[in-house]
Amino acid sequence: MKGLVFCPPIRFHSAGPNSFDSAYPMRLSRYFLPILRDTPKEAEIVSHRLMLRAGMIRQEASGIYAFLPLGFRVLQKVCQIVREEQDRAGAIELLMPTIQSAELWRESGRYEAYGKEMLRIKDRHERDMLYGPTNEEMITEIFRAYVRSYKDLPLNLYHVQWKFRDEIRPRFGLMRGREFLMKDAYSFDIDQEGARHSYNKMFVAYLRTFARLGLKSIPMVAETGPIGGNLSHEFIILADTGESEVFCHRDYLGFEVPGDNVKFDDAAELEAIVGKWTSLYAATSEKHDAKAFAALAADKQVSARGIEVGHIFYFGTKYSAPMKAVVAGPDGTERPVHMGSYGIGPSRLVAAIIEASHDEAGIKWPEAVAPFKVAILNLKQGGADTDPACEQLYQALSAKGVDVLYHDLDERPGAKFATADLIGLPWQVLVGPRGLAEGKVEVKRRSDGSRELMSPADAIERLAT
RNA sequence: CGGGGCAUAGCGCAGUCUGGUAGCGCGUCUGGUUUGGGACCAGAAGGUCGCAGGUUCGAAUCCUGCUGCCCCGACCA
Repeated sequence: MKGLVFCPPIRFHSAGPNSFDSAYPMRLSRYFLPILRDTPKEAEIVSHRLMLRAGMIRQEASGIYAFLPLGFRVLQKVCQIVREEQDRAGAIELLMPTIQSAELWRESGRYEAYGKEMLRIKDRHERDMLYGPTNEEMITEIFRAYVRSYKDLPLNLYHVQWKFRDEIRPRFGLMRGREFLMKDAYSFDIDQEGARHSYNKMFVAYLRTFARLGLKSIPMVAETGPIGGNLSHEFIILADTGESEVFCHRDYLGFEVPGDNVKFDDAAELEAIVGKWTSLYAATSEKHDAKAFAALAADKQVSARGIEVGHIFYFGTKYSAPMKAVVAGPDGTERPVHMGSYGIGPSRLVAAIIEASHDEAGIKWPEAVAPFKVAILNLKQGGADTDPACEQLYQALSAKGVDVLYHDLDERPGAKFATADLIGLPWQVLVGPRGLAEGKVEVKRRSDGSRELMSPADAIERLAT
């Protein structure tokens, strides 16, 4: 806010798994972190409350939010993980526009079908345009413009872009906004069998993505809604404050998530994984079968609340047929491609992660998405011993590539503790005169509140790994 | 879209019934004392009371219209 200390490295995704190793440290005195002490009255659910209080977001209109620096960092980290797992599964990133022409949607028949949820606008020439609620039509248009042969398949294209759905009633902050960020992927295959494999790739990628975000997700049989199709799963995470009622077999909670050695091109291997993850009962209230659920052993029945964080569909030729996205098969005859689409809402995920991980004092970020890994709290700003000790920690951790936020404001210790707990960085290093007198700092873990006294050198060692 | 509610300083609120030109707490700024769980003292800044009309000598307050936002329900990543 008061000028950049240095230019942080621009971080393109797809730079490989270590692309986040570059340090991006910050001193609070130079940062823009508008913490609120009181909860704005409009915020009802905990994630909304905490995001406003922690200075992560600001509402600009009903269901429309600006991401402030702290919130933006989390959003970027979520997107980064989403992208890495999409890339790993063989999807290819591109970027489509937010504004679309109504023409495309008339081709698929959805311009009329979509209803008032679609934000319709006119340009200066009175042409019908719309702010995209999804991109099946557009990706199909792109596909049909270039792809003619089965030899170019399978293909999975994805992008991460803002979407707009004019919800009847936006609520719960980012959880049900009208504008939201979405990763949507679209797969193209020559036949249903290929499409099934593509579907399974995304299924496994989703399991991995949510696990890396620190979430336990459970795939559940789902309604297909306006996207259409007949094969669909919602990925649900359990959280007390979740919007929907869900029912599942307890064993899902202990299932092992596929490792990063999964061979995505091995159809049989993926089919086995997906088979396992769909073998037990799991359904949202819309698809709930009370009898089937009751048949489970009592100690295996989990009835809980959940948040939908991802949704995958196979819908065959629903768009390719009317829009004439056809490819020639080995026999030379043309046929419409089989498609699927696969969505994840990163902006909703930010809220969902908070719903799943917080306490009375504030957020508890999983390390993978924390806006910073470490907070250094100088408990006596201006102290002859605390200032240099903090400075050294800050420099050393930065040099080792640790995202660190140095709380260097002239505030009382209590206020710093409250701020640190609120913004929920995984680690706090408490540097005060009391500890330094014995050559120690205190390392506190936010997730369980545990603390440990150690030398600054040990603290650096501990936090840099 | 139906039902309820709110709109006064950055945030949380009082004042509206009973009209007389705006107040409290937190935050912000200045100076000082403080410093291991949201410190204290002194001083200061900050508001066309959501907007537009109307009634009145006079409107945050009464009347009319509009807008925005929140909550409950049906829809959704």
